[in-house]
Amino acid sequence: MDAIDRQLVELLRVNARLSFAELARQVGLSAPAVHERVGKLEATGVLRGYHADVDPEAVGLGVTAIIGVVQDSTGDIDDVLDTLGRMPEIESCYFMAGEESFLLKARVATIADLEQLIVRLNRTPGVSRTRTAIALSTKWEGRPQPPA
Amino acid sequence: MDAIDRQLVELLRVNARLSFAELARQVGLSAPAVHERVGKLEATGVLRGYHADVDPEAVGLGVTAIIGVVQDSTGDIDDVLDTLGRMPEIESCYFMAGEESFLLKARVATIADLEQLIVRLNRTPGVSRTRTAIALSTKWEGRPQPPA
DNA sequence: GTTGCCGGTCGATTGCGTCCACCGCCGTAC
DNA sequence: GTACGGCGGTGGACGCAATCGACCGGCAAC
Repeated sequence: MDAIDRQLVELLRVNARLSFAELARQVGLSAPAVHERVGKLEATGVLRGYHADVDPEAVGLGVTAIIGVVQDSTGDIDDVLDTLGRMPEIESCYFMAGEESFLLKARVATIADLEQLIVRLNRTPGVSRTRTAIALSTKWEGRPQPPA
Repeated sequence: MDAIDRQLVELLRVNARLSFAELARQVGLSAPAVHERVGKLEATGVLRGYHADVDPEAVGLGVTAIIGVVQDSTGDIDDVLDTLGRMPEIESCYFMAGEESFLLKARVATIADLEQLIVRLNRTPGVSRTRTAIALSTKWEGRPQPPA
């Protein structure tokens, strides 16, 4: 991970569809050299993938909620995690310090869908209760700079 | 936005570096047709960009925190937002319903950096107080499936 | 000093990106 | 019913990119 690697990572974080030739021009190396470096960054897990940033509203997911999950004493953490992982509405999942073991970010189409999701969460074994906060708007998400 | 558009969006969400030729094969159209469709999806804001997914720990950001921000009555929301936007540690920012106006996801290198960030947040005009929760681990982030 | 390795360049081949001309379908006007 | 126009697609062509292999220079070990 030298300065050129950091530059490549930064360039790809901003625009993952840059060609190797373009990356090569930007960092001042040849295309095969860049190809090699990016390959190694992928192999070592620094670059985990490349994803299109999709406007959630455009695909019918207009409601964003942050949900804290409190465990009860009966369940195993991994079982709860497994169940959470099967709910595609849950976009992100963090294991937290504090009373709430998990913090989830969920996106659904409607408030009714959110209600259903919360009910399902509260019914899953090992979950004692949940606390939901609704996001009125997403100001920004993922670093490459705030919109204004 | 027909079925083929949805398919293209999904393919690019999973792997943003797929070539147009490959996309064309997957959806059963010619490459120029796919090129045209993707261009329109970008122009209409459905596809907002393409970003590499970088392992935060690999770039020295080992500490993740979720911070709720309570406003006081003196400040303008847009001023607070502007200040938050200038803090590069803040990866995501949601405007929330409830007592805490903003919910932030921040990544920093060390707990000491987190402390500094919290101090800076509490000092910014318009901010009454903050509440910070630390993520012990990120189970997953951004939909394309939980790791296990 | 010699050897081996790492990481780079260069050149060639294959395949992709992209522009253009053309075509078929469908809705509309008359 | 028929002629027309626009939209969205195909196919071909050309230049550039991806990627492989051969080679090369610098550095470290011995």
